[in-house]
Amino acid sequence: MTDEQREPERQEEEALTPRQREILRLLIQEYIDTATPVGSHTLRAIGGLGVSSATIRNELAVLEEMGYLAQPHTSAGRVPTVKGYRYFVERLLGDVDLPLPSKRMIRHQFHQIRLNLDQWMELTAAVLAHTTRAASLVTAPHASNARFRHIQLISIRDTLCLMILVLQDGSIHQEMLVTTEPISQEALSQLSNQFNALLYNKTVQEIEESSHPELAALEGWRAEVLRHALYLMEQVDRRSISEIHRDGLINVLRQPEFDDAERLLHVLELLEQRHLLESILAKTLNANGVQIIFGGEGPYEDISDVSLVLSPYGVRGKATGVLGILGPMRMPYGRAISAVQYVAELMSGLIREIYG
Amino acid sequence: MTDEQREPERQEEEALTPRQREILRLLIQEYIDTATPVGSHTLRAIGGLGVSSATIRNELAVLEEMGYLAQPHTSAGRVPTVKGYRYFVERLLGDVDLPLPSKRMIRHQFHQIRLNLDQWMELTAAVLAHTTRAASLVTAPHASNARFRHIQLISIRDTLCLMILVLQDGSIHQEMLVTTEPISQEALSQLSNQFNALLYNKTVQEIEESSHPELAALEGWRAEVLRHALYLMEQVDRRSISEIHRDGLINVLRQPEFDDAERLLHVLELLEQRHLLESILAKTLNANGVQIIFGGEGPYEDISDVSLVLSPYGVRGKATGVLGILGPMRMPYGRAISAVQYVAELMSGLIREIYG
DNA sequence: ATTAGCAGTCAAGATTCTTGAGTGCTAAAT
DNA sequence: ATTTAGCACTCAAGAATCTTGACTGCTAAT
Repeated sequence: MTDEQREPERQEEEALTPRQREILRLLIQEYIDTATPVGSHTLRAIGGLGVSSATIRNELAVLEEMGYLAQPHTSAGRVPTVKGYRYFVERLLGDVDLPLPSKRMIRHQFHQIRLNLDQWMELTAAVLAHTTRAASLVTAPHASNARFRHIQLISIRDTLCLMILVLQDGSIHQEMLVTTEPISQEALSQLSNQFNALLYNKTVQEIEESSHPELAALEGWRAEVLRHALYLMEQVDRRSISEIHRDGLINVLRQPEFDDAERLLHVLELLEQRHLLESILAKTLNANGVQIIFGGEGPYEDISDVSLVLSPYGVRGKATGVLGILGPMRMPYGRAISAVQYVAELMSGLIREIYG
Repeated sequence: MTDEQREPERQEEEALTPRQREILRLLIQEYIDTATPVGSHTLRAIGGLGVSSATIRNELAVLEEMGYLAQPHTSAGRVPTVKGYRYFVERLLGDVDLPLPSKRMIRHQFHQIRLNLDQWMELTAAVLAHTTRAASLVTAPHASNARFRHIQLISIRDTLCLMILVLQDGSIHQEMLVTTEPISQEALSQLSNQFNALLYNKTVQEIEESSHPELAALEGWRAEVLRHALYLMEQVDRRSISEIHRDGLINVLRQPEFDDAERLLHVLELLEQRHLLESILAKTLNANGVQIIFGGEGPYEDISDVSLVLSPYGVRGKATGVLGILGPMRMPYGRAISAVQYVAELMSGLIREIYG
């Protein structure tokens, strides 16, 4: 879509030597652990690469030249750039899998809980936040095309009724309706039943196109109810992302890179703004597998210093959602990716069980 | 209840002279505006009290002696203590009323919106946060004794059904039920209807005591459904505070008193912990009118530097909730109190309209 | 009782010093 | 052609010191 993916063939850029890759790998790992710039000495002390610090220095200079590393200032060690992180994640990380005990613990928690969607979301957010020590984001499963499942009209007062609309993806929507004339509960129930019979499993479009005689014949408040229900369904269709559940914010904000109140607030603002977050999550919704978004580049300029590990979940076409984490760019990607992947699989399984 | 309210008659503590009260009032107002300790000079410059700074100094010393003021350090101006704030709010603030334009704006926003409980909560939170420039807290209206209104069982799959339970206070609760044998939608609908007829407007207790023959005769999955519904209602009864809606966190965290990442995180943690917040809000639920809670004293030791302005709303016995704000202790109390009061009245009106 | 005046205090900001981790470069060694 | 040891150089961060100015409390005069 964007031409970012395919820049004018910079393929020629010399590949890294095995030693350079190893140095890059060690450096990033160390930096992720310690949060301090890593120098040639430390690197020599850590690792199995049997060369002197001077050699490492030379290699570091090359890696910096190529844009994988940066120096905060002349007399400091090196720090990975976004390009460095990306290379690390894509080429150096290898296949990671969540440790078995963690998996077991997660599974266990999921089996404990009562079958309640909201509680699920919360649990998922909590589990993700806990296992990755980052902030988690989870959206509820959601069908791209709302299909009617059930409507219920409940009289609250003579001219006021509560409309409860259940869709195929299991989401429940409610709204109060005011009528000009008093309506009895019997009339409401009757209309509910009529709708339940006529609209079952239909999308907004299908309902509008079908122009069923019984529907066309509706008048007054009955027509009004139908209009409202359709309007609600349209609204649901429009929002590709439903409510976002979060957890573990503090995990991220405690990281040393945010010891400055300024930056801390910046991240916080980011998470409070639904807009930005929604648009990011929406992109992942149609992706395959785990996606990693690094802040600070291209379209994500304003979310510097953080990155997101996201994955879609659910059953394509039935009910899908996005879940993942947001953490400092200096993040244990291995664990993060495997955790997100695992939880996404689990959730997909549950969704399949229910809606499959 | 606690004996805090009635300490061993310290009434004898000399009352403040009018000048002292005026000085205290001016100082607190100035401090609220500027967030810097206020000295005798500034105080002289501001106010209509026609005395020299030296005199003011003497009075300040007295006020400090009595515990209304404190000095961050010897060569700084004075800052109000909690006792000072309390005196200010209770005795010096006078009757405050929200400016008419603000009232009109708020009313306007409330009339714009569609009749949807969740949206109401969000709007209320947003309005409060906006008019007070603090963080807002709003709980959904909630009856202290859950009364059954409507149940709906919807088949999801042969052995899985969705139970939707609507209570008299308008709250909707959902849960999935797994059955051992496959159940048809007809059977589910039939049971729903049966329950709707039998349980209407009853509390858990009433249902359990009535021991209606039709209910006692239920067996297998039907009994299971009833058990689940009652369990859900019990759970609702147990939680006196439903979900808490928040908004405007950033408003508070931007205040100069939180320019330190340490304190900032402390407040944030406070708001993330549901427990503490819930217990505080629950206390207000049964209070009359606006309550002000100052952090740092007695039971609120760990919430230093912030205070809350809270008010219950709703119809006693039918559906009640709590709304209010949390801000720095250095808060424009006049505006805050009047805004909370006004919004609480508005909400009560709406609730009355619906459930009255 | 109030006020002017003065000596004293102390946080906060500016300035300087010190330290040490880390670099780049060069020349010798492999 | 690499690699390595060694050395001079750099610079952020922390400690130490100085300066400033907004306060106070006290005393003596009004």
